[in-house]
Amino acid sequence: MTPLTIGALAQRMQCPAETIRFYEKEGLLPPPDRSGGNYRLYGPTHLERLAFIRRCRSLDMTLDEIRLLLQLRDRPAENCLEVNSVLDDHIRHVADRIGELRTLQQQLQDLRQACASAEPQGCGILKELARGADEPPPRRAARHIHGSHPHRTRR
Amino acid sequence: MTPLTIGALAQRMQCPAETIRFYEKEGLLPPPDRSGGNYRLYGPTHLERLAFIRRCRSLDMTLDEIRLLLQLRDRPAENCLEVNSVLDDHIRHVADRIGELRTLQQQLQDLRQACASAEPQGCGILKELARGADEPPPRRAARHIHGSHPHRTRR
DNA sequence: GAGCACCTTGCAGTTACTTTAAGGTCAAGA
DNA sequence: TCTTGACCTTAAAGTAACTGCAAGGTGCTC
Repeated sequence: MTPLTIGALAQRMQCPAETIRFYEKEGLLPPPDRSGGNYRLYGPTHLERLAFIRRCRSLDMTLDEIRLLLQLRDRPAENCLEVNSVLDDHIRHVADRIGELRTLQQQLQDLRQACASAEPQGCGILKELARGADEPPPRRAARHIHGSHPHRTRR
Repeated sequence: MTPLTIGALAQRMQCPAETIRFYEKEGLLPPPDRSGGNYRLYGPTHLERLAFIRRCRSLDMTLDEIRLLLQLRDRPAENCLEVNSVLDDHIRHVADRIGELRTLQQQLQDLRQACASAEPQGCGILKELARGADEPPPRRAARHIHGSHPHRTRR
């Protein structure tokens, strides 16, 4: 159980080192001890906390939700009811988003029907997309769950 | 068909004026004529183009995808095959994302079972989330479709 | 001419990171 | 011993698609 440098922890957790530093800056991970050469040195406590965070992130929780769970976890009197409420909220968000995406899927498939391949007088899809200049498309409801695309980074 | 100011167009399209300026800056809408007092003045061409963009956005396409469709639309030789390919890609992204969210939903519901309400020796959910410090959670596949939460703005 | 709604520009903030730049540390090889 | 290379450090900027704000100009009514 010799302490790990950030790279070793990163490799072990399959999590970029930059992300670990980022969590520290965000206050999700406490600042670890430093080596003589000012390297971060992590012990099992950090490892477990990082695992918790990554598990929550893999469940698509926001950092705010995770922060809240960590606070509840750090409190001596652990409050199950609050934990349950965070999780129930999140489950609802995911269910809502699935419903929205299913509606969207249907719309896209309908739209796809508008053009078989090479139409004689202009693409039916483009025509369909241009319709409704007078009736604007319905605004999607304000929600806690975002769209369909990830943050892309420059190649 | 008297030209519209940005506010009038915004109201008609149910789209914030700031967003219209943003689309112009992004090159999705061409710069409109200006009034004597330097106000933007929009005609039916702009209205229709904005409708196209908003329709695509309501289908959760990225601005890059929309940019591409607009280019195809602006070309005299409209290429249905390319349009179809953009749309097919997007449909795939949405289907993928739905699949992921369903898996996620199942995991969250399983997790929720771990704590009924007030557990005697510590919340079962927190314990479950802390598991797997040695086996890191599976990285979600790199994808074109992002997570569950929208960009939140300050209250 | 005062008030008010609307317009202008530019820039900072949002999420959860990722990338870059410019430099310091450490272990191994020549 | 020196140097090469992998690894570490920080701070700052970039990502998507906007939203919000500040400081000021315009246009219309009372």
